[in-house]
Amino acid sequence: MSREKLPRSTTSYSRIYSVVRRIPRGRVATYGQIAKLAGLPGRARQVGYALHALTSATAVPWQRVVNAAGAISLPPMNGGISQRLLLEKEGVRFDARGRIPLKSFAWRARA
DNA sequence: GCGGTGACGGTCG
DNA sequence: CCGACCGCCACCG
Repeated sequence: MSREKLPRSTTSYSRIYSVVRRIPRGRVATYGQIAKLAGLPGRARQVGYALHALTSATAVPWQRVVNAAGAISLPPMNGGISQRLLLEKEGVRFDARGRIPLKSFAWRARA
């Protein structure tokens, strides 16, 4: 069979999107968590890149991905506000410091 | 082809 | 708990 000489980047992006699509409504996951589940441990940044490449109309619930502190990494003026509104509409709450209590809203994926 | 950049995260003080 | 640093690596000029 032909050796899959596909661009690794494209493959990684697909895997990342697949994992993000699994996040249930009303729950959030961290970049690191997504990276790990996508088979890219320690490469949280790449998850950020993959999601940034998305930006427009897609079936990927990108708003459900936040950083390890439970905060939105996206700059407020550049989508951060939208992300928060989308999450609040799903029932996700933010504390006074603008952070999501991961204790309550973190998605606990099953390997 | 090289170097700076960045939707991150673990560690340290 | 918080800020500063460093490691990570694909993307872009």
